[in-house]
Amino acid sequence: MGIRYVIPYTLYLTPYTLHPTLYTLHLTPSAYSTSILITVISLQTMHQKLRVRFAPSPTGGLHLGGVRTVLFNYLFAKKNGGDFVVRIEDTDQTRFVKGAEEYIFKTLSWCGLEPDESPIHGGPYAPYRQSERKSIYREYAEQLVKADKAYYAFELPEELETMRDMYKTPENPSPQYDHRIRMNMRNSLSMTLEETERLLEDKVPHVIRIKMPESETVTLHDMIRGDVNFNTGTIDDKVLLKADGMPTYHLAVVVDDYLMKISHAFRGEEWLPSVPVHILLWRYLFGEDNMPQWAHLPLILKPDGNGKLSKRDGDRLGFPVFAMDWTDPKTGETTSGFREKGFLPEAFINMLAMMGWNDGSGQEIFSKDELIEKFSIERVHKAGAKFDYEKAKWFNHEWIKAEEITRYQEEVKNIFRKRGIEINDTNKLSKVMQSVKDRCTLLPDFYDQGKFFFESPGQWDLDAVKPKWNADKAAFFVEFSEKLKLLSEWSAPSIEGSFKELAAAKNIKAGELQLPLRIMLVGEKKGPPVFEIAAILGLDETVQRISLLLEKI
RNA sequence: GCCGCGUUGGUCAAGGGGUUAAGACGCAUCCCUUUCACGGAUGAAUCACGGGUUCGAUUCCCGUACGCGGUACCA
Repeated sequence: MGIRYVIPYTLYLTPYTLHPTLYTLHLTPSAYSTSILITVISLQTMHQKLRVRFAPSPTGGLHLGGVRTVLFNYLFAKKNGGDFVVRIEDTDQTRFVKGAEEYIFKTLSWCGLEPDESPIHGGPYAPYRQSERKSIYREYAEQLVKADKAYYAFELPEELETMRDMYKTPENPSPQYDHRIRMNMRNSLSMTLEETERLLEDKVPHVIRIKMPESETVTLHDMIRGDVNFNTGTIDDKVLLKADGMPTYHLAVVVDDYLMKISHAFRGEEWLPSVPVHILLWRYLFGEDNMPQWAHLPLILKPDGNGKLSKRDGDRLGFPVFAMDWTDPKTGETTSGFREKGFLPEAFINMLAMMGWNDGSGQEIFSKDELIEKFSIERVHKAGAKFDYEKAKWFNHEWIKAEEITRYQEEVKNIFRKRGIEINDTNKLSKVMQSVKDRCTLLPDFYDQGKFFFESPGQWDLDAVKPKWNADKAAFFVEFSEKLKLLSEWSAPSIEGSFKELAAAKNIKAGELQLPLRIMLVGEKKGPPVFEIAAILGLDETVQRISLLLEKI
């Protein structure tokens, strides 16, 4: 009994974890044989380290979905004491974008998701750029040809176009290069051996395509989706090696995942349809038993309508989609990022983690360490999630409130500087930030909320004061200014005490005087408690602002 | 068209044969505060539809619809 339940579990997890005790908890006391089985598996595979990889292609900025994929890889690796490797999949040289790779690594740093191995971090499986590994792929492709699992194909791209036009029907709008038509094409399957060899010797451009079985069921055991079945007959003979000698993604992932000893492979759901190609490649080349455990992550969808979130949506709806600002080197066009918008990386990854994952407890605010501790791939959702910018901002607000201000004080200082206010008094900045942080959702809000502490308000909301203004009140403030100068201790409570005392003596409601004071100090109806503001402003500035408004009203 | 995945409030979602179907964001109202926030309270879902299975389905099975992804010498 126990065995039936525990075996699938061990297949998933035990080989890669060093905590066998976790699993013995699931055993019934009578399941002694099962316990032995687990021990055996653990011992056999304990030396295998869990390894995951993120494999971006350097074609532009990293968007939400990409960072989320990184995050889940990273969390899973760190939780299980594994390695997180970043491999650059730059096999399409026509799409190479200068600066994109550097941008990717900067983004990971900002997010605090530092790789253990990568082209810039180094590692035992270097090189980590596929363009630099070009020479190793061909032999695997050739090996497949020899085993009759792949073949040479000599069509030029234009000829493929012609083929598609030729076979196109209303029922089949996009004909594939597959088992049904491959014998009608120019390839080593349809031609004689001599013909093929001659073409090869003449260096006629060619690709190598996988020979998909006519009808075979391939099953993927996805960690998120469970078993997914495919019929190989519905899939085309994908190109494995391109005419320029570079592998396509299909060949490259499989070869590199094997060579780099990747144990778990997570990627976006858009890859699901090509899974059978990858499984077959594993079976033919390295054995399906050695294949990593797969998990296909749900997509991040655009907030309105449906479909995958794209950077266009951000431009259209007014929110960032990339992690950091990205300037396209060709067009010079800049796409805004979460960092520059004023997001804290803690909030950014927290928000991303909650898109598709939760721990079931209802908790939503997680630090990176907590995420590492609690993350599990089995609790990742199957369905895509629409991105909600309002919720994203809420996360940032929560993090601003929760974090020590020193954590982001430099950023805030820079924001002030960029807008023309140089702050030298760090102590004052700390006080200001402390008192306005509850009102700040994005980092630049500190400027809007705290500007008046550093320069006199340029204009005053006189309309808020005038209707109830009179000579008694004016006299009150004149006297109040004098009283302030005699205060032995300059603090919010003592200022407030003095204020209320005088109001009582003059028989004016203190409440009616507070709004005018606020307008004097702030200029408008906003900000922290007035006496706190006065305390931070200091005696001279407070008195000065009072008299300035007294003249204007 | 074909293949695959998905479908719980506007959004993120928990739950998973018997529940008043959690919680969060946003929204609305109220309380607190003679500012703006924070905080607190309250309100809003026939669990896509149709068939089964069952004493009982939001939960299991099968269809349908809808959405998405793929269908490239792109990843």
